[in-house]
Amino acid sequence: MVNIKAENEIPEMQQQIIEKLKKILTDLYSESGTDLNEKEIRLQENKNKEHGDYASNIAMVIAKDLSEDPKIVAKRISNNFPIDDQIIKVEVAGPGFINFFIAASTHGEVLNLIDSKKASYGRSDDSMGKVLIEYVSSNPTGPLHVGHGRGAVFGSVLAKLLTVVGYEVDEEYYVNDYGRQMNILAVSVWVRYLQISHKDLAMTPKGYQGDYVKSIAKDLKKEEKEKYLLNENNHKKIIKILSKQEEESDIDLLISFMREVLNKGSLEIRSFSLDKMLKIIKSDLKSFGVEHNLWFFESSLHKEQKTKKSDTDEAISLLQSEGFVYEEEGAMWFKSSDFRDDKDRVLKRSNGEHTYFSSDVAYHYDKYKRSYDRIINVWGSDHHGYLPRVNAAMKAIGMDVNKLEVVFIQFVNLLRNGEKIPMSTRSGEFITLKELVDEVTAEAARFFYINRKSDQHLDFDLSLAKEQSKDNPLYYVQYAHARICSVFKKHESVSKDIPTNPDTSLLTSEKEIEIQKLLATYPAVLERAAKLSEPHLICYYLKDLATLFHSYYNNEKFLIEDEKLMSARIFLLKGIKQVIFNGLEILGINSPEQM
RNA sequence: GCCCCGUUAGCUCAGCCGGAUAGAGCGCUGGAUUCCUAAUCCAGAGGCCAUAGGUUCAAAUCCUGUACGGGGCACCA
Repeated sequence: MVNIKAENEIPEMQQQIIEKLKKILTDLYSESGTDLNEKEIRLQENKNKEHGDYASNIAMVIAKDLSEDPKIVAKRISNNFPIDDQIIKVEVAGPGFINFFIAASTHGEVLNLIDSKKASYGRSDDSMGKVLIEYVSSNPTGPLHVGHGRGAVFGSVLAKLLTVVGYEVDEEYYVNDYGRQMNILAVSVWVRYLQISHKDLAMTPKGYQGDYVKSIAKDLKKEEKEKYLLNENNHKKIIKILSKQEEESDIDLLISFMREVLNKGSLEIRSFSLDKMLKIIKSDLKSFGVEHNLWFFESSLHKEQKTKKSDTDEAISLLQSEGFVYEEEGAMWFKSSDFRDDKDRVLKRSNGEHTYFSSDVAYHYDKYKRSYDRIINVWGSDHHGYLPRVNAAMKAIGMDVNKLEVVFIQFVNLLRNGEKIPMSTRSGEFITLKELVDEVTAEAARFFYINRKSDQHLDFDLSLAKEQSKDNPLYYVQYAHARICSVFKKHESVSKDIPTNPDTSLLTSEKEIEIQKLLATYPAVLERAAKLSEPHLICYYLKDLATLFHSYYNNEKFLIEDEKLMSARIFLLKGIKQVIFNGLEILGINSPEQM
């Protein structure tokens, strides 16, 4: 028996060849003492047409065990290989490849398949299970900037891709609404709010500087009027506090002051700010084509109920009961170094506050409890040092770490005219995602982002993307679609229907065969992209397909006298159009009918 | 110091589940439009796939070392 990968991504013709090879090998060599079980037969598609359509390397793989010349083994196998109407020639070449030549007329099967499956061509009927993709999850302390855009597109495209190959997908945004950063946002909003009535007030340099803070403050003023203004005495006090904001920690004085004079009011401002911020983020994401169906709040992990501890404390207890928690210098530590982390990590600080990490232990535990088959985190690559401790915690409480996959998204360098634009969230010097989308359109931005492997640095040249010129490969792909639509319009105008069942065996030119073969690999491309979490493969596939089409277009005329041939060609175009459409749909990009 | 990621054409990058001559776009040179959209196509020039070893019938692809570049190593989030 020979081990065969019975994956549905293998097209039927290849499957057939593999089956036949398998039988021949069993017939010839099962008595030879060679363990054929370990050998896997794989067919590669040949780049060079002179080598036929497919090739197998099996002879070279088993030759050593047989202590025979691979060429002789290959010859023996090929001599035994049955030739028929579809597989018209088998030959041995090079160091021992067995090349298979397929009848030109058989490539058209894929066109009928596409025509019958339409938008679902490439989709899998398999049920792959449930997957959670957590992505973006940017702190709600400012609008999304161009760096977040990359993770946003990646996550949303991966979500769509996994859906297409058969997963049930949840898309989640984890909202860090619990820590100190939220207080800094609240206090920044408050100061801006006070400034509206008191021009003499300075903004703290340690707060968030962006204009969005002013706009939230304005909304606060509009909705709550004078509610959070100060009396004269407190006004003097705050001026004093604001006058010395030098150390990073000085803003904490401001935060405690706010809490002191406003009491509940400070919480109200905080939740007001959070609310506004999330609205902004959601709307930015939406106009970028990104929509999460789940929003998970960090604060929910810290809610205590009468009968039960908070989820965070619960998670810590779990670690404790497994014996991986200890106290030192007043802090509570997790012994993550027992699980291949560099050092132990603090769960609860000596001041009694939980760390972000402790939330994350609880958060990930929660993800596991929701029983997903795959849990995917899309993180900025600056967090890669963070993974070992999360893994450690999950291992410590007995979770299956293999279920958790983390994809790291490398940084985006924003360039304008080749010059790097410096960015910093706190100082307010950043280009927001919204600004980017307004400049270059959501679609162009999406394609630009996803066109690159995620673990690679991306130089996003604004001036280039703005040009909307031929340099942008998106237009190249879309143009192919539009061109086909245009041909169809012309075709219809001489009152002809698009054929449904033409004779595809007429499509035997080099280009036509090449296109049909490429169309046939589309499902495999999706499957591979999904398996590796590499959606950029779809971009490259679509560019390849568009290239072939444009070349074909310039080479051959479609609307011709010979009606049979014309029908076949139109049918081929129909297949190309459908696959471009399907692929772009996964990327969240429109397929225009005209450009 | 430790840990990730990278190094492929002049530039920006694909390819990396090992396979036969290493690809694309841009740029450069030269061509194609009475004809379905020239946002297109065709041809040409351009490569010791960073480097040194190893594994293999076969290495850009897998393993190890080195150099160079980017990032990360908090009782921050």
